[in-house]
Amino acid sequence: MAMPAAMTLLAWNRLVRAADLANQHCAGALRAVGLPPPEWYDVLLALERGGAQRPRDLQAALGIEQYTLSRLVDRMVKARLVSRTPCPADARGHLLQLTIEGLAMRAAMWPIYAEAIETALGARMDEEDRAALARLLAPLAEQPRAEPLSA
Amino acid sequence: MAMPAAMTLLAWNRLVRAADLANQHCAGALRAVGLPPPEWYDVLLALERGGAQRPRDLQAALGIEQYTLSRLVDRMVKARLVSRTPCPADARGHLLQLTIEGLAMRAAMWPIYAEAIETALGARMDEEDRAALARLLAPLAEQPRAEPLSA
DNA sequence: GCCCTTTCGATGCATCTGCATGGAAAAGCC
DNA sequence: GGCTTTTCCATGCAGATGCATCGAAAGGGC
Repeated sequence: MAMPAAMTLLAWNRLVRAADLANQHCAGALRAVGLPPPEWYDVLLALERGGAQRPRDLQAALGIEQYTLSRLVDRMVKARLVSRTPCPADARGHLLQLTIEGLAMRAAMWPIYAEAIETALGARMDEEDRAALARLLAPLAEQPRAEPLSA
Repeated sequence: MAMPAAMTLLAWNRLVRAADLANQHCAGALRAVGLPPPEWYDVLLALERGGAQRPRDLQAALGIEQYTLSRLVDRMVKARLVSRTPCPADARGHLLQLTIEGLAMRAAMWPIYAEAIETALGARMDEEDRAALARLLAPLAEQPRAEPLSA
């Protein structure tokens, strides 16, 4: 396998660093006003958009580990933002349902989160560059397909 | 503050996801062959390039939290990859020095790490796009300057 | 010199994460 | 039906992280 070109390494370093800085900025903004971290937002949004759903589906949608979601949901249930209700179709699982408080929390988080994203990303590049960035990152943001078998 | 444009959100989502996937890929590749995680590599490389240095300087160079580095170094010292020696100029601190094993470890990690980067990034976009990506990410990969005071 | 403030680095504690595993229900097979 | 395999989700345990704080040394003013 070829070693990475210099430009690949530069892009790599910047990618990791940019994402990390931006993430920290957002997490910090939410924390600073006493709101839960971004991953809670993702769950709340997914449940609001997709309706009540099973952990397995939510996990796939969010792209996180099974045990990560399991415990994340634990905390959110404890915080009354999400409820677990029995799943009629499969007694192993259950449905995750947004509570009223969860709905309100999503709404409360959005302005803060949005402003943080705008500060970290939107305000630092023009529309053309944002579009170019989104386009370039598209292939990297997908799950890698399985390696095609070589003959 | 303006809410983010749709393109900002798309770029944001892809940025976070792309960095996360790529990171996982690299960490997994190293772990799969029994090597330490990428952040160890960063420390080893910084010490190799910059020579023995103090935690404070290393921390700034790596852009991580003070306590994160403190404990990371703890583990690496325990693994004999790094040694702490008294600092002649400042008795509060000490110098972090790469050991022979640390040097060897950096060399051992590089092929694996490099191949992972190549797979995750280099092989998925052409040279032109890599350059464009690096350019677009440049402003995001810098520490945000302090907000200029408004009049 | 002395005192006060700042910087350096480590650490107690609570929380979070990753890995491996567990138990229970469902699906497939005969 | 009965049996094995697979899927679903939780959890014990060890390790990592974040936050606040601490002790020690350095720096600054006098």
